[in-house]
Amino acid sequence: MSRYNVKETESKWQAVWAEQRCFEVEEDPDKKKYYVLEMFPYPSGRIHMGHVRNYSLGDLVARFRRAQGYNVLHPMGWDAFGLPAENAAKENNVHPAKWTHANIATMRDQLKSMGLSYDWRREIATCDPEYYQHEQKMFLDFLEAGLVYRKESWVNWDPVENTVLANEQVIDGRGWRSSAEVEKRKLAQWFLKITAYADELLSAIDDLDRWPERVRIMQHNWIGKSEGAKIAFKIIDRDQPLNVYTTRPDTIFGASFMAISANHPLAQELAADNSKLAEFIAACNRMATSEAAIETAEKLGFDTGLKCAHPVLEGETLPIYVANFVLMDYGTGAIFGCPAHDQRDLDFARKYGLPVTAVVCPPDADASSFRVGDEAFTGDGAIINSGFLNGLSVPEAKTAIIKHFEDMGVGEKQVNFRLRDWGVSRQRYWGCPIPIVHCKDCGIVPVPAAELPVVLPEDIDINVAGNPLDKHPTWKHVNCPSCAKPAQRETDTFDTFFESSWYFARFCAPVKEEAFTRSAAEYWLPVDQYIGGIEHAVLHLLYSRFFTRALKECGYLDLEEPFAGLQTQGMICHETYKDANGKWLFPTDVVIAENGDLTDAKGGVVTRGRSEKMSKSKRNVIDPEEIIKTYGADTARLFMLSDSPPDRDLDWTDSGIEGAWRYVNRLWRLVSEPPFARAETGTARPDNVSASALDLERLVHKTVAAVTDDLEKFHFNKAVARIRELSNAVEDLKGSDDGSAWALRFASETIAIMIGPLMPHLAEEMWHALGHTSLIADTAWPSVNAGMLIEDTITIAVQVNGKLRGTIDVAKDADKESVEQSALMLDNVQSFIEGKEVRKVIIVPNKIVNVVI
RNA sequence: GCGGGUGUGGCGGAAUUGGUAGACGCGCCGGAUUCAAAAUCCGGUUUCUUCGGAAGUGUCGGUUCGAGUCCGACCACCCGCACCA
Repeated sequence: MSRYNVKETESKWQAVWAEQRCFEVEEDPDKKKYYVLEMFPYPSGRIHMGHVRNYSLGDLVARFRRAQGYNVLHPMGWDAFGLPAENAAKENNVHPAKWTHANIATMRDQLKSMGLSYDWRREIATCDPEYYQHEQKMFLDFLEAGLVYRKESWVNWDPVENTVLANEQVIDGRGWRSSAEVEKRKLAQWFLKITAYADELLSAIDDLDRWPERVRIMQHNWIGKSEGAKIAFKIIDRDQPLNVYTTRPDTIFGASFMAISANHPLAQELAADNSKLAEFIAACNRMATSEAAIETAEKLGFDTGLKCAHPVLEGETLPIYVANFVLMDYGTGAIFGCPAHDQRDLDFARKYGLPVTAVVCPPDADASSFRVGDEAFTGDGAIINSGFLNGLSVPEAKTAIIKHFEDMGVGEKQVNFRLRDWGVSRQRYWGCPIPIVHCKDCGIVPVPAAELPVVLPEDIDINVAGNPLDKHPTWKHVNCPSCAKPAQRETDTFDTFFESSWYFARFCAPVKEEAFTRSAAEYWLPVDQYIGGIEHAVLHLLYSRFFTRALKECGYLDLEEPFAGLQTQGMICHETYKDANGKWLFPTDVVIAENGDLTDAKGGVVTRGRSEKMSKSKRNVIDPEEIIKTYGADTARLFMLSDSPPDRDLDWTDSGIEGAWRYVNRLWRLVSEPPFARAETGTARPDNVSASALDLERLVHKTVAAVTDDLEKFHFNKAVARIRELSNAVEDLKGSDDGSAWALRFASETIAIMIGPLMPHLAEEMWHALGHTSLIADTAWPSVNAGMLIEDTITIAVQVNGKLRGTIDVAKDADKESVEQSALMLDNVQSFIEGKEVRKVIIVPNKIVNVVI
């Protein structure tokens, strides 16, 4: 038996594709374009199964669309800046650049062994100055367009390492390396005005109809639009008013206190000569770092002694508290508290003995007796206890009171967003330098475009505390571009989301002189199909959407949305094991006894955990390279595509990969093994074909129609099932030489073409074995003869009272009388209706008969 | 707490507008081949059954000739956000 020789075959076809430059593309106005993009990887060292799944999905789409005649752009590159390189540098004493480039080399080879249809000429690495110089220019353009500003902002500061920590590096309020308690520090940082596009980014979500609903909702919530009012409260004996934001101005008559954030300027000011308040503020800031604390946190407040005048109740005053539940980041950092209609305000009021006055009466309650207990009433109802608002509904009262505030000149309608501006400064070495010079005399001076790129210095000491760029002996010392006096470079680098916010455009034309050629970008963009992990559902996708708009504003592009279609993929999971001490074990170290008992090598008790996302720490990782070496890329790809729909989690199993491998060999035997009564290459369809051959021919057309539809809809698991059905039918027929030779060839060739996007190497090998000298990669997707899809006879179900009692074969579109007759004649139907009256017979043409008794 | 998703055999999963539930695969069982094993091939595989059938898509109820699919009320698990005023 000829076993499929994976290694030789796969590398052979990879070489052919490369040599014939099958996947190198150019803009071609005469062809319909299709841009397929998988989220580019961070070069962490080696590819993992998540990559294999991602790129198998993308390659399938790319090859399928190519076969359909599209001009397909399918590029690959590296998201190469980032913290892991710096960590590796510290641990292994290797320069981040060297580490990154070595990883890229390894991973590129691994990807190439998968036989992916990339145009490798377009490969980019974001750590290359040829790449990042363009984003430095973009930043300067954004600055000029007013989309960039600088302001003081809080960062996580590790006092032991003397460095800024990313949020992910803060674990339970402590630095992940030093375990030191993290402090909040204020640093001047650069921000991109994403909030300027908040409304547009929100409303445009409606048009992203090829995005998963889930992602759209997440983006929607992240932007978090709310409508309310801004109201200025007069502070007694002070000139400056206290501005609050509220979505419930209708409850103003129920206000009983004011609360401001611990970081509110007023609180800071008062703390200057009130040590108890300062202490309280410090306690609030400590608590904010721990998420668990927030969940259970008690409402705490500190009475400042100041009071506000009630804006509509003459003579009433409202005490001002500093409260731990008011966020400086949202609204104005100050609120008025209406305890009856907000749960937090109610908790707070009960704790500090503040009045609780209901001003909205629930529809089913009595206005004179309604009182709020432990639960605030947040629904709609009639306004009460509110002077001129009484009797109005909540929405009516909102409109009325806002009008009133406007007339008084103390308030107005306001829209608020949860979305914050994007802070892009990172106090890191391994990132793109921010092209700014700080001059004592001139202030902030952009680096002139002619002097770009600002290149990272190579000779750094990665082990210094703090930012190595800042500690570099010479790099930051330059002359001011404006006045030529000694000045200093900005030593912060960009957030790495900066690079991934425009790489899709760079792929369209990665030329030296500019970020991308405008005509090329406008030909290829938007990306028709973007594929990647759900973990990027918010930030990366939102930043890219913003960036594209910002690029438009600066004249780079005429485009708003970068990704027309999006697919998110599920995680790769694998079984987990723990020993008696709760330590994770490698599955290979677990011994399974015949009775199913699990032990480790030393006979200790082992428990099987649930299937979890593959991760090094859980010791349940399978290395794709091993799998590809043993079974080949096609087998791995088939396994990834077979059973689970792409957006669901996929369980890795040994038997699953074995099953895929079996099918690869089965397909190979289909074309390689005699006896096979198959017609010669190029044989025309004979006029007379046998009945079984005609059935097979019909099945081929049916399968092509179904598979095409499945592939277009991302139902890859169903497409695989269809192809398997067809190949099973071919196997059933292949021994019988009854004039089906042509149909067998037709079916085999069609299978070879259809598996092209799924198992490209095997497809070429089959095609070749079938006597072709051309490539599947250049072969058009099969077309469907619609006439072949119409069946002459149809099997329809016969029910009695809705229960299946048999089936009948009738001619397509047979008249109702004859269908009813043959249905009623069924023995099994007869036995059920015998002696009973047939009340009704329901006939749905070509589908079902239901006899009602 | 708010928002979203998912519940179908031992497992992954299929089932056009309501119209033959369990496609395809994994696993398992039986058989063939083999000195033996691997590989391969053939057959079976929702459950119960008095072998006539009966029950069955998380639970309870409803609409319908007919419900996995539609409606109402719940339950469980998963994901996202979370003191957002």
